[in-house]
Amino acid sequence: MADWQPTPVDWTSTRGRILLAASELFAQRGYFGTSTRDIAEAVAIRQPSLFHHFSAKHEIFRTLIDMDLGPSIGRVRSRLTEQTTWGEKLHLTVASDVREMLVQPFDARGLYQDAVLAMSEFVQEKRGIEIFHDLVEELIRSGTRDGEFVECDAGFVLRAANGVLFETLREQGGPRGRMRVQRPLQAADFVLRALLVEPADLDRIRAVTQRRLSEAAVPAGG
Amino acid sequence: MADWQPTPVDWTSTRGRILLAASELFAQRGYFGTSTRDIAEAVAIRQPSLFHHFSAKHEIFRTLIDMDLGPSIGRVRSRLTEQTTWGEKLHLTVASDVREMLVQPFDARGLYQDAVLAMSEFVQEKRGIEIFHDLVEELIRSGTRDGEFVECDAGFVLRAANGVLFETLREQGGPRGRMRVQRPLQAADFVLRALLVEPADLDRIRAVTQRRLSEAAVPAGG
DNA sequence: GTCTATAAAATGATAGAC
DNA sequence: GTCTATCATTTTATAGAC
Repeated sequence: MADWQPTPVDWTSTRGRILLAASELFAQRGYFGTSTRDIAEAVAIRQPSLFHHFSAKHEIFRTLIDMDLGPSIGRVRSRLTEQTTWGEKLHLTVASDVREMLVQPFDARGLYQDAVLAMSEFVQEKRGIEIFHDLVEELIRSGTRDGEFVECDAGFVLRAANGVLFETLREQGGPRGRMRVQRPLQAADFVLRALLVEPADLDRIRAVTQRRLSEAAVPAGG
Repeated sequence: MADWQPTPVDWTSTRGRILLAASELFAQRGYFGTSTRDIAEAVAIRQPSLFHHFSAKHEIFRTLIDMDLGPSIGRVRSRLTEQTTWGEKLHLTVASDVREMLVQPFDARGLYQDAVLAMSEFVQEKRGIEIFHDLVEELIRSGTRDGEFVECDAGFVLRAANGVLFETLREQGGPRGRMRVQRPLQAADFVLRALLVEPADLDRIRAVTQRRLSEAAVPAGG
């Protein structure tokens, strides 16, 4: 995990429909608040039939997290290799993370809950989140070192940026909500304004992000 | 609800110890992930004895939310009546919210989960949260109107600020974590830097907040 | 105010027919 | 690949003794 591209899912297959329905239920009622019967009902199969596609309830959850986290890590990694300013990297990272979460077919809002990730089944996923955090923290620290970002506690800023990202998603109501197209840029603007030594640079940075975002899908591999 | 000061709790009584233990378990494992047996065990009584103190599991949760939310609403209301700049009001609001959550004896991290609040038992609490949001949104909108804050979507900024607040608390590990004293100011700085038209004002604003925070408990009633 | 005993329902998962 | 039937466990909550 932590990097590889998950095998694409056929969202019309039973397996795909289970993932889709489960992600929505997890987002609405949480992992513990969603029973395997609820999921089965949403897919219109019987509860035991679920276990033909996933060996356990937690395997559904794991699959969803990995599908969301893998590409995210890939995107930051990709940003770190580019010849751009730190401000551009961070702005594009935040904006494309928000956008991906809004355009992907499943709902990722219920996935990053400490209470759930605390279970032993998810050590691997916790490690993946840690990797993602380390990469973004490195990005922030570099920006500060080179005088682009204000002096700050990178660990704290990482958390703050994460909070902005998730609340943005929460407010949107997930992929089902009518996507407000400006949200990815607004979220990135908020974080960058809080960090930039030269707030005047923001307009230029936003223009760069806007262009890159419109280049189809912002390929993760470069 | 929505405003009144909850009756003070004796944290050494059985009822108080139930609230304390439950808040920690809710924070660690979530509402649905915590059973009444878990709570009883932490308090060293038998599970049915809980129901002598609270008529249902959700009443424990309700009590905790109300204890946290009521004072929060009181504080913002109080800020709105003061003769200070909008920047000062917002900075102090964020900082004292973070600080209160870090110094109060119970752990509020597990309380504001959409998945839990979606239950019909908590309509009243959802309403309280709405009131709090409306007040903060009004504060932000006023700051923008008077040219102190940048042009923005107040609803979005409210969410972003909220995200910063909760991630700060999450990172701290709740009241049990060794409080990093600078966190309340860091969180408020982050939000204000993202909003201020004149970032240079931040130092002065921070000084004001610092003074008010050190005036004992920042009385909510004035 | 706490206990034991227990009800009543829901949960994740398995066995085996079709 | 889906079904019925069912198990073992855990859940919230109640009854009633002390």
